[in-house]
Amino acid sequence: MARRADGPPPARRPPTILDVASRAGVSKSTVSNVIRGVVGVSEDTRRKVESAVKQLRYRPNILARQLVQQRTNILGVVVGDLANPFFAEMAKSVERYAAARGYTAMFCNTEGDSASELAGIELLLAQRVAGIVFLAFSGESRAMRETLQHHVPAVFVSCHEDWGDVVAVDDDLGGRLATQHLIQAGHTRLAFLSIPELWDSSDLARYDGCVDEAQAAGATVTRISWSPPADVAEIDGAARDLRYAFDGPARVTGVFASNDVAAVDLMEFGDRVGLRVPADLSIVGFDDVPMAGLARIALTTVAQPRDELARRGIDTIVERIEGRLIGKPRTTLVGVKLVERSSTSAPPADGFRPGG
Amino acid sequence: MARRADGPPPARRPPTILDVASRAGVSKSTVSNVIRGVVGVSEDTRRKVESAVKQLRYRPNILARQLVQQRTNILGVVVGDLANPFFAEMAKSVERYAAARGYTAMFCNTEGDSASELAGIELLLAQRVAGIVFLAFSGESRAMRETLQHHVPAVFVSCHEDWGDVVAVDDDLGGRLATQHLIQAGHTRLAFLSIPELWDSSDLARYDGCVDEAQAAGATVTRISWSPPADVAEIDGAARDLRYAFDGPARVTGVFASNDVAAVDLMEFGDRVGLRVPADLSIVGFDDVPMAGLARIALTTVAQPRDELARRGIDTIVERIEGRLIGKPRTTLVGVKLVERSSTSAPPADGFRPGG
DNA sequence: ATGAAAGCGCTAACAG
DNA sequence: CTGTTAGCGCTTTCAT
Repeated sequence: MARRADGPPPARRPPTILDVASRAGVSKSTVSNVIRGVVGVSEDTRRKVESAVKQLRYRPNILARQLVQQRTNILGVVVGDLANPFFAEMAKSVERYAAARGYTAMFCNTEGDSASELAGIELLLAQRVAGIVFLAFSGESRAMRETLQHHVPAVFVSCHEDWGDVVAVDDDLGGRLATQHLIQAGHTRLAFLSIPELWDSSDLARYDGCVDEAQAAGATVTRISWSPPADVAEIDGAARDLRYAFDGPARVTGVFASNDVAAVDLMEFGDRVGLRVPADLSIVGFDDVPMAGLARIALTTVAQPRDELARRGIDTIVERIEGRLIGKPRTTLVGVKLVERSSTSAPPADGFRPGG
Repeated sequence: MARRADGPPPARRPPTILDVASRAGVSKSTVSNVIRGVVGVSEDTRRKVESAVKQLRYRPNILARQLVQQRTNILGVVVGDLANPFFAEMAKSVERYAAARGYTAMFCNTEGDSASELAGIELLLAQRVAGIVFLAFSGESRAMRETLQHHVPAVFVSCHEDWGDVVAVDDDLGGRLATQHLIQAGHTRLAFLSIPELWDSSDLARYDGCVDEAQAAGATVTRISWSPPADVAEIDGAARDLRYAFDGPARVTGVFASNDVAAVDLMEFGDRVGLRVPADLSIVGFDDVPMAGLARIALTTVAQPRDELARRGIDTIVERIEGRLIGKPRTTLVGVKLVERSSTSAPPADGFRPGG
């Protein structure tokens, strides 16, 4: 069927600003002004342009805009492990808040591997992201730090680095809360469990808080580094069967896991080897992922306000990008609280044999 | 007039191809040729250029390249819900395979809401993505379909649309497998459970498979649509307390949930209201998310080969983008299999009261 | 084998 | 208030 002679062009290629300009009978700058909403365009021309835009179904070419402005509206987001519910939830929130501020999130999953972290950041930088949100940072590369510092603003959410803005919980306090809970329940032989792939500065702070609190109460803290679902782990620096930590008269009866995934994995380990939780072993996690609230898991854990972290993180980096925040890195701390469920109780009576 | 006609680079802003050219004493075309690895550059000049690149730490400006080439190397990925472990795992795999093919993934979380799905796709299109991978698609907008069809290739992974390439499992078969399992265990009053926010064409196929199989065996299928953790649900079209379905002489004893998240939520519901799984109620899920394998969950489910889906999905769209695959949409089906765990058993004896 | 030149579509001074 | 003009940094013919 024939079209009207003066109808929209057959639209082989998308219309450019020039098409709109000639259609509206103005110059392309005027079209640009209308599109960007700058003040000082007569109501009359504005209408003409808008009508032309509509008729041609014109949409500005972001690529061209980005090239001339020398920056994108893309935010790079470095995620430790998307399969970890904590990161998945954070990623969701971050994307939502970024969108609300007019930015698009581009994720980059590092799997805790600092080589792919580096590669991912290179990619982000190559895409000319306006800023980078670290949801996890191994912090291994000094060269990267220098590169980043000169290129784009960075915000560390739920992790810590001294050369960028930080939005996080008080991890040390979280560690203390978890430890206090275990101690108050009567435990004296504790362990701190972490997963090497996810280890970062936050874990360290949680560990420190745990140790401080334990020492103040005369309790011991065994350090366990474990990659589930392996049978072996590094226990106080030595590779051993993980069961070793929970066996014998000096066995640990209370574990503070530096994140819920580790905690749930340990629970699973207990289920498999016949360690009852909490009868034989009390476990406290960190993060409060949705799964922790399931009746069958019922993990006592330290809750991070994920949504608030994401919102403040985005607020911070957007302010930094748009120049409203200048000067030294800013640290924003948000609250943590202990959520008591059923993975913790008093330790078994002395001499009691696990699984008995 | 050239911006920096000659002299050393002012070093404030990143070096351009012109800086490299003058440093190496060649033209910018030559630099471009070296960078893109085109054949027919003398070994000598190549070395000179490469050395200049290294000295200046030059890195091509992707934005400029994209502008002239009229396309990016960004792949848009539409995700139903990142907080759903199935999508999180898929997102991870998709990102990895995309990176392996030289593409960067840009995710867009829809929360099952077709308005934000539309908004997300607009954003993706505005970023001039080279293609879109749908990990979920509500498929509500006809206008969108037309827009997309003319703009970028699309591949539907683990979901179905007839106007783009599809890489998915045989959902109908999956539904049959789950249903057969329940029937063989002795169940005759079944239910199909889905979550309205996640409902899509895959769910429909799973439902059809379930109904077909049930009818062949003379079993009934109650249809339940539930938004956890609500107390009410839509049961065979009527809003009722969810417990209603599992109560009385005609109660359902076996549920096929169209995804594991729904299955686990139902399990949780059962735990809260005193319905024992599998004694009172057998549950089969779909997806086989990592959580399903936990001893405390032990969900019998239909496993999707996530990694294979992701790999083939990326393969397909990359071939489409790069012009090696042309013509009508292609459908690739990959296998499913039932994973038996402990959420299913024979139904309770007739007259047996749930929770008794 | 290399260089010159013409844009890609847009923004941002600066004139008028 | 609107138009003119000069690029953003790169790829890509087309000459040489």
